[in-house]
Amino acid sequence: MSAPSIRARVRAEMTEEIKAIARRHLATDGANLSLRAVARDMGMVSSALYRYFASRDDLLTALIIDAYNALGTAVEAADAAVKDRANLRGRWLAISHGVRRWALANPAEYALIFGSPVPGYRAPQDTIPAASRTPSALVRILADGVGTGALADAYADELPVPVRADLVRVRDENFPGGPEALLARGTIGWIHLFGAVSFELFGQLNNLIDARQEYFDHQMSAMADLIGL
Amino acid sequence: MSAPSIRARVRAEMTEEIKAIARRHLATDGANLSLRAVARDMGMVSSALYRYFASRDDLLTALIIDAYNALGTAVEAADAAVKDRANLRGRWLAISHGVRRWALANPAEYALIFGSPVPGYRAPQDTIPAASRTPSALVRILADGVGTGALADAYADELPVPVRADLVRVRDENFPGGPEALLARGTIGWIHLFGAVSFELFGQLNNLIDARQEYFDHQMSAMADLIGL
DNA sequence: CACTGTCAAGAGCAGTGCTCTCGAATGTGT
DNA sequence: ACACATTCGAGAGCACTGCTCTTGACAGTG
Repeated sequence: MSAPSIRARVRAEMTEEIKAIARRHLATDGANLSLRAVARDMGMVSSALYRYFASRDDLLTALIIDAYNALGTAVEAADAAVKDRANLRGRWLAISHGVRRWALANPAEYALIFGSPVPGYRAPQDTIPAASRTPSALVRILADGVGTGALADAYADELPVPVRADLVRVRDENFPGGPEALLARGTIGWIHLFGAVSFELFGQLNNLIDARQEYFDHQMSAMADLIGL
Repeated sequence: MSAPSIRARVRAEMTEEIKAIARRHLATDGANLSLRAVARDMGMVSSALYRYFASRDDLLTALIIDAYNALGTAVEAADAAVKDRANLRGRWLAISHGVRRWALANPAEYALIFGSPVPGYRAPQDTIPAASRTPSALVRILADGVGTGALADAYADELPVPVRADLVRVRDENFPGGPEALLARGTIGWIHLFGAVSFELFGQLNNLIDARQEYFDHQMSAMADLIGL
């Protein structure tokens, strides 16, 4: 058991190689991934793929989890690169640009997780931990700001009762002791971040904005102001 | 020519019926629309459909244009329903909720135009006029505010040079005489509007926010504050 | 009446996801 | 070391897809 049996190892390698090839196909052909084409590139027959993934959806799920994790890693690295941990605004901008940079470098994988959901596909619960890495990084900024008292101005917003109820629940799970009003501002920034990246990536900015990076930075600065960073 | 020849009329009716059935399939099966299934529902054979649409992409393009127009109509109706034309904030909220309402009622069509782009598909220029109806309605709010001087506070923002250049171009085409800084705030609201709707519709709010409408209204109010409405 | 353009149907091609069966290779327990 | 069990890849096959091409029937016009 210590050596996970040669078979298990070669199986893991095969699984990784299938995902790698599938990712390549994803980048060129978009979301309509062809199992047969992947199998062809692997030099085997399509039915053999089913030894590794029970269905095409299973392969997609694996790719989705990998994508969430890759994004999460990029985000955490961008955050960690800001030396002055008290520079909350700098960390927010670093994470924002980190998300955008990853999305531009991996547009197909971004579309996979933030684009329109695949029709029959139902995302399993397995994706949740990987998916929550990015929001967690953002919450950490807020939490640090609460710790130092730097964000105290944002505590007093009035919130509609049902919104407050939702945020209290979210707060208790992810941000114990944090003020809901601050969390409300944070989620607005969070949504705008991905809204802006999606808008750019999905072509909604075509023929409108050319200075993409500067425009993005401008938006994220406005969100930083709104949050109070 | 006055009577467009019975043939042309029945052809137009057929085209509309095909689109209607395709829309129905879109709602249940998502974006991977099957020509054969549509043909089956029409009681004819798949090849016959090619008399009306040169390809599946052509059918999708027609549906996309229809969707943009349907959204545009909904938005314009929502705006027009606000009697007090000087109530800019009310018009902004009316349009926002109009977009969300239309999206929730027609999720597949919304995904078609604002979701991840279909891989091989390249949107033709024909979609542009229909697509710009919603942004135009938003710009009209700003223009009305400029006319009455109600938005003068938002004129003085500093903008990065390339962003200002882009916005000057957009301004000259759609908003003659409007201040770029105001346009900058408006686009932020515009992007956030669709970012919020996409987030909700594409399932990113699952297990997080239950009070969807109140939460949406809260966001749009925050954007109204940001724009200065 | 004849001609021309339009239409639906059918066969067929290359591709898809997926299932099942069948040898062969590999691992494990005795 | 032998026998059993498991795993694997290949192949055939099913039902489906978008799309093309040909064929025969029909309608509108000169």
